[in-house]
Amino acid sequence: MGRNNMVDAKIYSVSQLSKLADVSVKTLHYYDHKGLLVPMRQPDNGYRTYGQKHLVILQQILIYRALDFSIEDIKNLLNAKGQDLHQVLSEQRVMLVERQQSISLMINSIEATMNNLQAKKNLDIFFQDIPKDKVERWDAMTRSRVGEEKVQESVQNFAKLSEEDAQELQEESLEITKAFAKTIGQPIDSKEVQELTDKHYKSINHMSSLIVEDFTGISFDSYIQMANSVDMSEMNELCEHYGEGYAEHARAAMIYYAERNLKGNK
Amino acid sequence: MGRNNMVDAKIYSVSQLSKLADVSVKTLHYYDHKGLLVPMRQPDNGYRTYGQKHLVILQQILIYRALDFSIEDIKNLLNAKGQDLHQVLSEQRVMLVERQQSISLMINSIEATMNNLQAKKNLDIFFQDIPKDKVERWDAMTRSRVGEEKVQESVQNFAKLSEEDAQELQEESLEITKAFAKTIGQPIDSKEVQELTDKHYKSINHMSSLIVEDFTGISFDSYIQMANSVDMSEMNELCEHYGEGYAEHARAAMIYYAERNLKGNK
DNA sequence: GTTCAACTATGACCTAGGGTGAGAGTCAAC
DNA sequence: GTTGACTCTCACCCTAGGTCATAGTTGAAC
Repeated sequence: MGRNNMVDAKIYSVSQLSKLADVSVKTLHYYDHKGLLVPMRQPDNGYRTYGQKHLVILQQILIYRALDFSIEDIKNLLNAKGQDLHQVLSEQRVMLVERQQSISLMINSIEATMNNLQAKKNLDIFFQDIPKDKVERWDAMTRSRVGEEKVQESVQNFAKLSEEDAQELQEESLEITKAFAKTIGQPIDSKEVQELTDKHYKSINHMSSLIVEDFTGISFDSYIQMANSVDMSEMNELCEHYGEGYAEHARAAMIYYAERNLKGNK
Repeated sequence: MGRNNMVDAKIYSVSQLSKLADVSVKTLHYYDHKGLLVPMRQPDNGYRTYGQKHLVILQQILIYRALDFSIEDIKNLLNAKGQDLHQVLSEQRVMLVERQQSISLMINSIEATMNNLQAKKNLDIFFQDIPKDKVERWDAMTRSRVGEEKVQESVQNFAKLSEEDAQELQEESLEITKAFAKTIGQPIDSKEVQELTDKHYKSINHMSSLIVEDFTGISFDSYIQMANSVDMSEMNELCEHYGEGYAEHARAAMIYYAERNLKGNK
């Protein structure tokens, strides 16, 4: 072992104080350098020597440092008394409250970003079998037609889906869509078309129930609206990917279905 | 005026981009230096040249910077995709939440310190005409007798007083105390003594009403307890400052008063 | 052509709170 | 006398840039 321990005398060397207060030696040097905690010196070798008084000041410094005061501020605080101290603390409090608010904003912003990311992933899963350029055109057109706010709302909802759910829904939907594409040309009141439309209706309900809490079912009006939007310009292009005339066929089948089965819903 | 404006070409000089994105020129130099946003260079003079692509990246950088990411982290983020990005954002969110919690602790700590400060000021006002050494002895003894927790509780209450209130209360109390000191030796059931005791009771009620919300009045039991504590060792010494035998005289007068006027209170 | 204002570049040094390492001196124990 | 623990000072490194100095370039006005 090294040095004398100086058991009784309440005098500390740099390393002793360092261990006692859990501060690095370099930090003590630094505080000395900055005039924040200037120790005595041994005349013979120039070693730093701290007394009980220094320990108390150091504790104070550490408290202020934990409160995020700068070295310069701490120096003033240690000299300040009464009125002054109250003033400084009050200002510091205001600063901290402001920081807290700005961090709140950051957290909100990060959460929004994460939501967007998740929604984008889910959308990618949804449209995985449609060429990217078509999806991008559809995306741009939709954004400009319904406005960013509405899009953001949908995005937030879409982000609620887990990737597994998204995958499952996509498969379900793709299956129905492909089967439906084969019925293009058949009369919309045929048993096969209406059965597929029923599957489609139930599939959309399933998806909605995963997104909206306390979902009770898609109403007549909503389904009619969806039917019409299928044949609108940007959606139309996506649908036609599965077959010529898909959009119009689907619109007609959906409206027929709604008139027969959803009248009076909600 | 300075340079060519290059109206059509979507190419920016350092200062143009600087103004456009509200970033200092030096920051752009720095981002170049750090490899975060490396512009093209004009071959003839070595001037930095930014394109539309750089502007987009810069916006990204600024968003991340606002979210308190470090330059190194931002560099990784700009390269990261999907899973990675989600991971990093999530970690950053955790960091921010932790920071927020630690700031909460700091704010609590500052508020406690400010309270202590205010309480100390009020106590100084209260005991302004009593020698400091006596007050200090009383303080130390009380702390060791009733324990730090109880003392802290009282301190928190005391801090609720404004300095003006404290000053007013001190004057009121001092007046009564001095008048009361003159009655030492008189019978405790004399009219003068009991009138002063009544004033004292009302004064204490006044003070309590300033500290405790919905204060309804000091009960018989409380007042008896106060009377007895006046004659206890550490309080005794403070009282004797105003005259020999003060404590015992006050105790007796208070108990007599309570028996006569406060029986059945609360 | 000259001069001026505006712009550009690089480099050096500064911040707070130290970290890390070099090189040298000091102390006590074996 | 060697070892290990400790000390000192000096000097360079980090972040995210800010500030200042010096010098080169450009375009416009005179």
